[in-house]
Amino acid sequence: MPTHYKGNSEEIRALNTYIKLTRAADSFQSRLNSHKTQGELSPTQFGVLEALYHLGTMSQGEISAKVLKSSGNITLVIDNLEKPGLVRRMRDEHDRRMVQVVLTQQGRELIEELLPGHVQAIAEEMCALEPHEQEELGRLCRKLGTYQSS
Amino acid sequence: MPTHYKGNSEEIRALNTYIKLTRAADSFQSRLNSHKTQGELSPTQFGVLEALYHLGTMSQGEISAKVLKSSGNITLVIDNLEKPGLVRRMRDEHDRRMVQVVLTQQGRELIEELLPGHVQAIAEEMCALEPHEQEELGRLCRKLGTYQSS
DNA sequence: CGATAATATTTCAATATCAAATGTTTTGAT
DNA sequence: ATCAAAACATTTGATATTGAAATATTATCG
Repeated sequence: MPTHYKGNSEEIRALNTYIKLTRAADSFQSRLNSHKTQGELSPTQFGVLEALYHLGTMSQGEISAKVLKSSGNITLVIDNLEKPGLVRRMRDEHDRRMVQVVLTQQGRELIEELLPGHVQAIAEEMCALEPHEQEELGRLCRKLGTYQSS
Repeated sequence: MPTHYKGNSEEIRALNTYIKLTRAADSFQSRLNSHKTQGELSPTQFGVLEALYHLGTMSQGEISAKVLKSSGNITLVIDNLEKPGLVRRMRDEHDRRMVQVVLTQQGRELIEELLPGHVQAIAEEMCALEPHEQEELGRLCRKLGTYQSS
């Protein structure tokens, strides 16, 4: 389903690539969600818990940068993770502007319980591509994702 | 920034590809938004207007499928496009369950005004990749995006 | 013909999301 | 040392988003 836009060939190529990239990411995410491997957690909550699990205690600002969401959003997400006791807020001793967020034992157990199924679901959906295609897709995405224009 | 997950090599490859794909799509979208080429429109509103412009009048269900959002969401988005008179709802005569959404003259003029700058911004950000890389990324995304598992 | 199934939209509750404004705390320049 | 600027988190207000349940219409089939 290519674009109908009438522009020069460079624009048309870029637009078609953009559309396919967006649709691939969206549909992959939606297929992944249908596996129900994230328990009661929202995608962002899951991402935050996963980041804390793999990278250890972080400030909210670091979490924000890691999961690519606004700081205001992270405040709310941490609120909602704190309620059921999955994480705990701790004011930083050395720099009292910051709040360090630590994974509780409950949070750790939950993410350890969910992660294997989640990774397996990703692997299943990624079967659409051969191993070398996955590598190439990753390389191109990485190149595109880290580009700094202007 | 590879994963720290300890799984088999197939899982690790899939997970890394997934992370890169997601981050590329997210960061591309956020860079694109910073160009402010969508006027007052939210990304979804823009997408709906664009779809109506290129594909013509559609029912809400068709729009939902086209822009990959839930039907409940589309109801709200159409509400918000109808308020400033960019689209108009028309109950389908032959099947009164459906609502056809038509682009108004105002909506058409708005999207025609915004589209060139938007496409140009996409082309600029896509410069991170060589033409043949864009083609390859598009091919892989398409293959992944249309995959039916299970 | 009429009950039931299928389809389309809407409503609802909960969370997500951002940008802008606000309040603390820290840093850096003089 | 002081004070302006920067950095960080939170709040606020608006819209987006989803999934599930409710509603309305149409299609199917015994």
